[in-house]
Parts: sequence; structure tokens; C-alpha cells
Amino acid sequence: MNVSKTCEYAIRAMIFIAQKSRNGDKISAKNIAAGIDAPVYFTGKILQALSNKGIVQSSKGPTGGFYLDEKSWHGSLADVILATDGSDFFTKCGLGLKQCSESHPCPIHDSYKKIRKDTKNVLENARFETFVKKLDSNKTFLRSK
Amino acid sequence: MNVSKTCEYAIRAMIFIAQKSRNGDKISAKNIAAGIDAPVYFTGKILQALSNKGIVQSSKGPTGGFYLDEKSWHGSLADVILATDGSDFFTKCGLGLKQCSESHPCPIHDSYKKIRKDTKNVLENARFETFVKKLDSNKTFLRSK
DNA sequence: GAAATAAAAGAGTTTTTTATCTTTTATTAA
DNA sequence: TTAATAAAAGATAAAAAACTCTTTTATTTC
Repeated sequence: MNVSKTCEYAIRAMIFIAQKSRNGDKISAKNIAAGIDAPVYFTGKILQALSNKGIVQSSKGPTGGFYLDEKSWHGSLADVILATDGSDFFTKCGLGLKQCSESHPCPIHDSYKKIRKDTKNVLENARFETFVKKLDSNKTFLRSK
Repeated sequence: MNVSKTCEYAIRAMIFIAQKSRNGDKISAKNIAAGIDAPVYFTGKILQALSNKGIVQSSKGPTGGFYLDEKSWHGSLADVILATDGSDFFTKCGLGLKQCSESHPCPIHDSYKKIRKDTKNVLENARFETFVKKLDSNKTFLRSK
């Protein structure tokens, strides 16, 4: 995907939270980090930022932690990428040109446009809810063996 | 594309060299950097590395510079990405898992596999020679206005 | 209301990437 | 054979990304 490492952790964390908080539980940063094999403090910071943007919900104190409300539950990977890496992922010129458009295109403008469109489509339809079933049945994984 | 900045410069430089050295000329790092609007010293370093890997050819001294031999002329963007960013671009798990395979897949393994395959296909068929004509006729550009 | 828990906030540190500068080596042409 | 040119090589420097630690604030349970 070539998103930032921050974004990789963010996506894994979000999918993990989706899976574990389905029943109303709230999950601590510590447990999330363990569940996705990511650095604890860093994961906390990332979730803090996502929380500020309303991608994930949180509550403090004992029994507190991170969880998804009804709206967030329907969120997609595209939302997470946008929140962590910004819109560049979806809009930036493939060759890094500041100005690259239909009227002033870089050499790979057209072919890249298609790839990006397909990618965007996949990511927007990859909602957190879609991942839970296969995770529960151990058909997919959020950390290495 | 979400390759490194180094790789963006590398690709733009390679396409520029392809265009300008077609007639046998050799192009200096300085002229290349100007032609693609990239930092001079950095561009030099990047080309040095590409030269070591045989992606581009070079010669020292007056009238020296960078150029493409017959084989390099047929090279592709995939070659440049591999040389600058390494094989991760083509093989790494989309969620950054160390172990991610058909038998131990991450949640987005399948959908990402397809995107990556399409991307790879485009990049392998994007040979330097394919860009020259449109550049010559100012239908595409390697730098902003 | 005190103790415990967990996120929020803020302030570092470390590592990687990007970028610059200087010195050396090779080549050319006058 | 000397002056000029350009890449190679090596050594830093600056900026960004990744990651850690400490303090504060909110919440819960006893």
C-alpha cells in the first residue's frame, strides 16, 4: 500500500478494535498494541489522533478504552488513511510534481490515474465490519505468527 | 505512487535522460536537475546509485554525463523503483506484517494483491522509450509550470 | 473520598530520509 | 601537459518520521 508506518498501525488497530469491541467492550491501548504487535506508546498516540478526528471513540478511567460507535463501525480504510497520511495518498502526482493535471500532466498521469481510482475504490469499500468474520474464524490475522 | 522522494526524482531523471540522450548526447547532473526541477546534489547522488546498478550509464570529464545504452533504453519504471526503494514496493504486506502469505494472510491480503498486480503490470510496461514522444511534443511534462 | 485505571497532552529521543558540501578520480581538449 | 569539466566517493547537516517517557485529567469502584 505504501502508506506510512503510522497508518499501517492505525489500520491494524482499527480492525482489531472493530473485532474486539463488537460486544460493547472497550479495549485499552495496551491490549490493542499487544493484539496487533505494535509499539505500545506509539499505538496510544496514533489512536489519540484518530480519536480527535472522530474515527474511533474513547473513554478514560477503569473500564475505559477505545471502541467504535455505530457510525465509526461503518468506517473504511480510506477514512483511516485520510486521517493519518492526509489527502496526498489519493491526490498526489505519482511523480511528485506540484502541478500535475489534465492540462499539464506528468508522463504517467493517465496510467497512474487508473491505478489510483481502483485503489481508492477498494479502500472505500473496505469497511471495518467486513473484516470481523474472517478474523473471528482465524482465516485472517493482524499479527505475525 | 507512494514511492520515496528519491524514487520520484529518479524516475523523472531517467525519463529526462531518455528524452535528451536519444541522439547520443550525454547530460550532466546539473542539467538533469534543472530539467526536472530537483535538487542538484541530491540528483547527482541518486544517479550515481542508479549508475552503479546499471540502470543508467555515465562517463566522466568534459562532454561526459549520463546517458542510456541500448539495454537501459528499454528499461522500465519498475526497474527504477526496484533499484531505489527495493523489492518491498512489490512484495511487502499492505498492513506491514512481517509474515503475510496465502496461508497466513492479513485482512486485506486478497484485495491488495490484485491492486499490486495491476500496478506492477503498469510499471513494468512503462518503458522509458514510451514517454519520449509526448514529452517532445509538449503533451506531458517533467516539471511544474 | 481515596486508590486505581486509562486516555490526553506534552516533551523528548532515535532513526531514517532528504539534502548539501568537499575532495578525489577520470577524461577531454587546447 | 595543463586547465577545465564532470562523475564518484565520502562526510556532514537538516528535516521528517518513528518511537518513548512523564505528567495531567477524567472516570470508576471500593
